[in-house]
Amino acid sequence: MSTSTKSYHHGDLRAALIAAAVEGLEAGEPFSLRAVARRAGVSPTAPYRHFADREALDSAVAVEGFKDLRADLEAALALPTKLASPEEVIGALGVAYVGFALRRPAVFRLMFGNECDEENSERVQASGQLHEMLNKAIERLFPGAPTSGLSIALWSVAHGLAFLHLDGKLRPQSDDDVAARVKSAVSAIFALSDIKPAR
Amino acid sequence: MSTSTKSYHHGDLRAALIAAAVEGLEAGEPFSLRAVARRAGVSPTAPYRHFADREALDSAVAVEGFKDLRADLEAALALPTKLASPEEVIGALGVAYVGFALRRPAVFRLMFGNECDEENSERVQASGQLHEMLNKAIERLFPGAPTSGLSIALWSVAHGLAFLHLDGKLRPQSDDDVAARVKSAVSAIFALSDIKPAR
DNA sequence: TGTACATCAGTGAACGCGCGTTCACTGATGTAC
DNA sequence: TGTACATCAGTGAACGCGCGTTCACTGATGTAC
Repeated sequence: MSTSTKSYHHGDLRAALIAAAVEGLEAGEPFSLRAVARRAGVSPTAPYRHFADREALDSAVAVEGFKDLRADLEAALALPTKLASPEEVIGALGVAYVGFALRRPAVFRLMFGNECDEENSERVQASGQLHEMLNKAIERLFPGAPTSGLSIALWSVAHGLAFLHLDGKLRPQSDDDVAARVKSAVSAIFALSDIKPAR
Repeated sequence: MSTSTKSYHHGDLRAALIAAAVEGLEAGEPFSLRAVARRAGVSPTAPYRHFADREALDSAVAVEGFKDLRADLEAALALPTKLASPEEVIGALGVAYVGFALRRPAVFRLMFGNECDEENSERVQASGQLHEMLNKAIERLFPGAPTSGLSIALWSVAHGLAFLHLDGKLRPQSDDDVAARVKSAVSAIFALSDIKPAR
């Protein structure tokens, strides 16, 4: 993933550090400034030229992750174009969301499992953009209906499924099983108000 | 929280350590063997008399947390007794679940945000019992219906709401607002299949 | 086009920190006679 | 009831580790003349 010409002055060390951080996370290594620098082939203090401190690098990686996740979700939305029911669209979104989490667990954890440093506006903004994107998608599926509660609820389903799987609180599964599970959760929810309650 | 008589030999250091760990977590301190021992007023190596290693203490704390969470949920189930609709019952469960997470964030994170060590059977079992309890509750609410997908879906909603709030991915809220939000998410889901979809 | 110099990206040694864990130990407890 | 002794819970010094961050530095780059 060496993107730039290998001149002495690195070229784009900032980007290279973020890339190295992502690589490291995906390789299951613990996240630290020093480890990232090591992986980027650079001295432990070089990152300080580009990031104020460890937290700043951490945030930059999270922002990158949010960008990727949004791209995945946009792609899932783009696929079925016309003849998909809301349930199918939401199912596809959910599968994409959980898929991202399972494919890149450490990045996902870094993006979320983390008391958010409200200070870093870029990071807050990135998660805000994700939220907005979801809102828009739900609004498009249910025009005219009040959707703010709904979109939070559906985001939560996907988010909860992602973390429950990630943390092994649901039986471990093959990837296809997970997709099936997500779809089944979505359809259970869509069917909810048709079920006859007890008594 | 010193439970036992303060004889020299501690009496029940094991329990005291778990209690100290919970206290420390709730005070926002980072979790470490040494910190827990310090808080319990005991040498850094004393815990090794009762726990094989750091991981074992960690798991014991998680097990304790699962017990507490289950108790909270049982209490929420017990309250409305008869004349509550499924939506109300599920809303109450959700509020209890998210409330636990927000009241004791660090414990909640320790219980969940964590690749589960499959080895520790006590811990796996504790989360399994939680899952089962939720299954039973949903089955009772919707007898005869196929509920396995539904109970996962509803657990996910609560779990996702909990973490999204915990991680500041939804606007910060007063406690009451959170309860309202949980209820609104639940009712949005209950209303889902009544909404007319686009096109 | 060639030299002088300011800039600035990356270096490497060093710091102090808290951590998990080991080890040989000490001293209170409780049991056998 | 009293003594001898094994057990075992807690001690405290010590280890090696990786971490984040500082500091004075070096050497490549690019600009001014």
